[in-house]
Amino acid sequence: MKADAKFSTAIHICLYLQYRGEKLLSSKEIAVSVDTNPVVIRRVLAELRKKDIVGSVAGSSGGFYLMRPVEKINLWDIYQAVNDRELFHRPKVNEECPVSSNLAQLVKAPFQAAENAMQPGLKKITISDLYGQLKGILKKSPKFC
Amino acid sequence: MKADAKFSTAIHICLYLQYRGEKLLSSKEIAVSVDTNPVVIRRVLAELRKKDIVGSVAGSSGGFYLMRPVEKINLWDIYQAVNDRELFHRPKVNEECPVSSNLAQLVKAPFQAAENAMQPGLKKITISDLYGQLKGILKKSPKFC
DNA sequence: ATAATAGTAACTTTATTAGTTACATTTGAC
DNA sequence: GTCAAATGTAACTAATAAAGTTACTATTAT
Repeated sequence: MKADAKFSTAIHICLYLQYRGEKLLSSKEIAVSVDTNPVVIRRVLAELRKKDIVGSVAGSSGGFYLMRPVEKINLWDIYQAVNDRELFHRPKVNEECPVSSNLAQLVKAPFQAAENAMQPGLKKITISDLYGQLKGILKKSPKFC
Repeated sequence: MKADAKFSTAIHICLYLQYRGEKLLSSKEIAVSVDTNPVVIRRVLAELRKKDIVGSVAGSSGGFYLMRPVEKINLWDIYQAVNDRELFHRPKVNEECPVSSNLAQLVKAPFQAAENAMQPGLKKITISDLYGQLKGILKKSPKFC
């Protein structure tokens, strides 16, 4: 999954686990909510599991659960869990060209700084915050109540 | 071109225009440096031109040039010029699901804040800064001198 | 006039991503 | 113990997106 979409999907999954509030949810159930298939979901869950954001139980009637209270899961945690790649990727290098061959070195620090700058803002928002807002929206909306 | 790669490429182009220091460079010449073809380069240049970062001259012996002194071209200018899309894209929505159908609204503010947080750091670095560093690197390197 | 360039659209090829299938492993239920 | 249903992956296929190419018009220096 592309990094940008994966971030949204991972937030979706965490929020959905909280929303349903059950002990365990299967990847199949989550997949319905996200409108994709269970394997795609399990692939994202695998990354969240590596960072101990979710846990899983194998076997019949197994599934996934949040490993921490939602107050302790913030968007930066999730961002880091699912973003293996660099935010700004440098394409192929022309070693013959003095500019091209040194570009990666030149932009490394600014790009890193840009990514780090996102940290405080994303750290501030937790799944609990988003869930609180969601409850507020649903209370007003006749659609699902 | 993907947004992440386009940012690097756009920086590359600006830096290369400055490095060559000539009145005009053709998309063909730039393409050699970036190791792609002229049309791809012209597509990136078209976005930089819209924001008055580069200018172009049509006709034989035409080409591209930087419209401002490099001290006045910073990385945030370039980022804005080439990033039409949102940094974190939300995939398709399942309207049946209370979480999915409200997710976009919930993450909009945090995502926007994250993107805005990059601004000061990127604004601080100009093409002049990068060019200065590049000259320092090339002075030490026997490869291109 | 000619040649070389920008600007852009349309097309083709390539690469990436999404989705699917398959299967070993695990485990609760009977 | 057997079965059913789940995770965890790998391998494969289909769909999508991006890169690259071709082709064309408009422009302009020579």
